[in-house]
Amino acid sequence: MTSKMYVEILQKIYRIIEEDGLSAGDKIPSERELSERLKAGRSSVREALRSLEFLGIIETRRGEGTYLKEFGEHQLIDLLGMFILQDKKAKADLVETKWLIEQLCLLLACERRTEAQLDELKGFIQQKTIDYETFFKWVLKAGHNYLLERIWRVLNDFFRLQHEDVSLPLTFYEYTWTALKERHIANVLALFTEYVTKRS
Amino acid sequence: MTSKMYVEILQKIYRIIEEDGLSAGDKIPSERELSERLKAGRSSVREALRSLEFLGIIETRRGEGTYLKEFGEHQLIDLLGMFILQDKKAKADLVETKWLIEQLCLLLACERRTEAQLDELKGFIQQKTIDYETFFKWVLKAGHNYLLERIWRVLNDFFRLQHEDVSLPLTFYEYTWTALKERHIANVLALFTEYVTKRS
DNA sequence: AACGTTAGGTGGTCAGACCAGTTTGGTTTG
DNA sequence: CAAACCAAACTGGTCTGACCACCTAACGTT
Repeated sequence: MTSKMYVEILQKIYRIIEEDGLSAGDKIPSERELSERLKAGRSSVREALRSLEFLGIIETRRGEGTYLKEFGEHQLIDLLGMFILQDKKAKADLVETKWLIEQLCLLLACERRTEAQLDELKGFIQQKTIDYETFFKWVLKAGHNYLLERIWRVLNDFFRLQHEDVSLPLTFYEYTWTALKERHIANVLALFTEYVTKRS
Repeated sequence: MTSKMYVEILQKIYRIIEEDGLSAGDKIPSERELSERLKAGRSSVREALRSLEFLGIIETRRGEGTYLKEFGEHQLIDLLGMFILQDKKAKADLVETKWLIEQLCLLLACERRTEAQLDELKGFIQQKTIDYETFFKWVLKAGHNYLLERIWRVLNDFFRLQHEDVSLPLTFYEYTWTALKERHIANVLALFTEYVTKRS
């Protein structure tokens, strides 16, 4: 053995996934079976699986088995967040970055929102069930950029660890809704600056 | 034990690194010692270490020990790419997101660049050693947002897996330099759109 | 048919053993 | 004395076998 076993095992596991035609949600062979098929000790197999689990590529359920996860649920960004945000410098930048990303998402949403989505948002506002997170989840969906959505979620999770919940007056959502309807980007951003950025 | 041992071990290892004041290049305690200090089996410790190695946070050298690595050489990307490259939606999002983040960074750099930094950039341009990555590393530094810098690096690593190197005419850097000097945000973004976004 | 019970499978953890490298310090040798 | 040598004591890498906790499904009883 010159190279690392667990790296080879990773490749072999990948091949098995391909050959068996497994896709997201499917169950992959048990640790003991992989151990046999790959002619490796169970501990080596586990070391490989642990890396995959850590990255969110697989999910292990005690007593049940090991399953492939959707790309969408990759914790890639979360993990990076975990290790990146340990940095004190990074924490200081968290708020700013979150705002910047949020403005980016507002921009996308303003371009891409559909009439149906606007109606949905109006519903939230009229029922007064709207809050900052609900609003931005809508924005992210309307923006149609999944990667950006993931990044925002991480930032938001970390933000909540350090800050109180953001509470904005209903008028912010109403005005912004109008600006989104008119596709008036400048107004959308101005409202964000007025209600969010400046208030801190 | 309700939660996963190796996650706890990861946290404890991180604490040890902090308490012992270890930084990049330093040696961390041996697996057997960690096993004792953390009151866990060696295999559990190894599973945790494997995840860290997979992410490129540590480096293990047989016979020598385990060392802390700089964050940045993550072969994480290569291995992960193997599993992700198929997802076309993610691929599309990646390009867009990278551009968006880059525009964000340009915006920050335009606001915050110092005269000294401008001189440095001019040097790169005059020596013709400038390329897309060099340019954006400068932009990120000038933007003074560490978190955004990290996010961009990750996106860029993924991007390079799937695309050719971006090569832009020298004029782009020259014009952008001027716009940055004048703090003319609109021009900076217009140049980016003209030379980068539209070319694809 | 509905309800327990049980046996087998699965991941989670551990201890101990051995292999394969590196480092270290003491011994031998020139 | 210095250089070369070598063995012991590390280090990570791997395997085995043994438990535990948990889930599922099949089996039986009511």
